[in-house]
Amino acid sequence: MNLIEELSWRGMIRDIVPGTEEQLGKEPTVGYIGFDPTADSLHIGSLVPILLLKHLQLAGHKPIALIGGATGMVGDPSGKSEERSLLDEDTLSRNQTGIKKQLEKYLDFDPTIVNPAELTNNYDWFRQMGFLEFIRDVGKHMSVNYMAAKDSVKKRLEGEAGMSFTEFTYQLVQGYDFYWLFKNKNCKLQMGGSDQWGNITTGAELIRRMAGGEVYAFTCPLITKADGGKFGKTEKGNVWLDKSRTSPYQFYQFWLNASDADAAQWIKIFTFLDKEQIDRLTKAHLQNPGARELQKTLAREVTAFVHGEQELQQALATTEKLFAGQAAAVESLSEQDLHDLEGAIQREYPMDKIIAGIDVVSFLSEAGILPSKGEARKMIQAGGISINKKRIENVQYILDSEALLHNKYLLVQKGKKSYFLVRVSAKG
RNA sequence: GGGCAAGUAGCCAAGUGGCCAACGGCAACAGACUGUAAAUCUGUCCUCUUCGGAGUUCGGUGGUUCGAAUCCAUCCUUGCCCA
Repeated sequence: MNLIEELSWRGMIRDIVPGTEEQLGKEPTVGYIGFDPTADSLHIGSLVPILLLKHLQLAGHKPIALIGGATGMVGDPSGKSEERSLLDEDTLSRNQTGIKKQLEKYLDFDPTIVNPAELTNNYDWFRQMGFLEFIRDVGKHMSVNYMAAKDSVKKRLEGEAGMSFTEFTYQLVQGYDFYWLFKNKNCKLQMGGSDQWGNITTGAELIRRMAGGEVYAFTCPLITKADGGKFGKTEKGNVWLDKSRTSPYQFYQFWLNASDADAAQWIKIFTFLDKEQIDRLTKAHLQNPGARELQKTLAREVTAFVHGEQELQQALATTEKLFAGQAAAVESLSEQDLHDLEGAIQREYPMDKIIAGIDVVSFLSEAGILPSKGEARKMIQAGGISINKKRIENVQYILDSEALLHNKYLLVQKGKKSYFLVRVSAKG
């Protein structure tokens, strides 16, 4: 199976420039994807482009990850109804460093292999370029009519928000990236999310006009949820690849909680399991959906890819302790078990208050489990709080040292899935 | 610079002097049902609260009025048209 066939059955190809498959079959090709430095960590939305690069590399081609240091200063209008705020240079450079570190984990940069991955930053070639130079050498080649016909532009012109000149220019700036990489790195392929299609074709057009070169591209559909919700969000916000932001346990839980429809889709995209394995899993899942083999495999595979085998084992262990023994009493959790609840959200609470006895409402807000007493009260009334796996029925409930597990822990649940481990200690 | 229109809670969107913390929808959170699914139903959803209330909102500021999201002035932002 060649790269395009492989990506096709996985559902990772949406638009493709004719001739792309032939080009990839003809010679090892250099391909790139751009990453936005809008945050100092990548989130699971960026996992798809990373995987595209990974697949490219596995197929023997050379991947380039481009960090949009320059384009990040401008802001891509694609798929956005409003102009976004500009980031300052400090933030951008901090973000770039963070992203770079993460990408290095997933792609093979080893210079001794034939197709090592490479990292570039378009700020490097835009930094010294002046405005006049750009409009004369690049802008001259592209008609406004062509640019205005792009979806991203058209929508905004028709809509109410309008569009600044800066945003309008974006596609040219990104297009020039492609041109630069074509010229300097012999890069003939660009990939990206389907929202990038317009920008990508502008780049290809630019290369045709400025250099007479022929380049190729394909895009991946945007990842969605079957219920139409946003992909990659939980009640705690974005799911990040950085474990200090989203613990491996939370990361694992995110995938485990995928709905049946989503899991079937996602397992093809986010894992490297082959068609046969996935077909088998899907079939097994149909027969016994309650076992959630699909979700479990998906969660295991992705967590292992992103965080490594060791972190995965931790996440599995924590999951086991918190969920497997739904029926088992909390008392069955050993001190070590609680101590090792790696990914669960940890909180501290002073011992003397517990010894003196404290009402749950104050406790929940002071321990930072809920933002205020009012909210804590509402949540208890709604039946959403359990401590040590026993639901708190009464707002007046008083917590004292009786409740402590192993004399120092409290296991608080908000809802069914959010666990907090509170360490009670005699801190000063 | 001139003319017109618009700016309401995370988003969309009603409301055009008191009955407004502001209809409705989406999103979100919790409960029931389940499989730590989906769909459905129920509750919450500006902030704080001793659950009796208290405080701060309708682009900004200033005014009219017993009383303003609603009227007036002015400023800002955005769109459309003209120069």
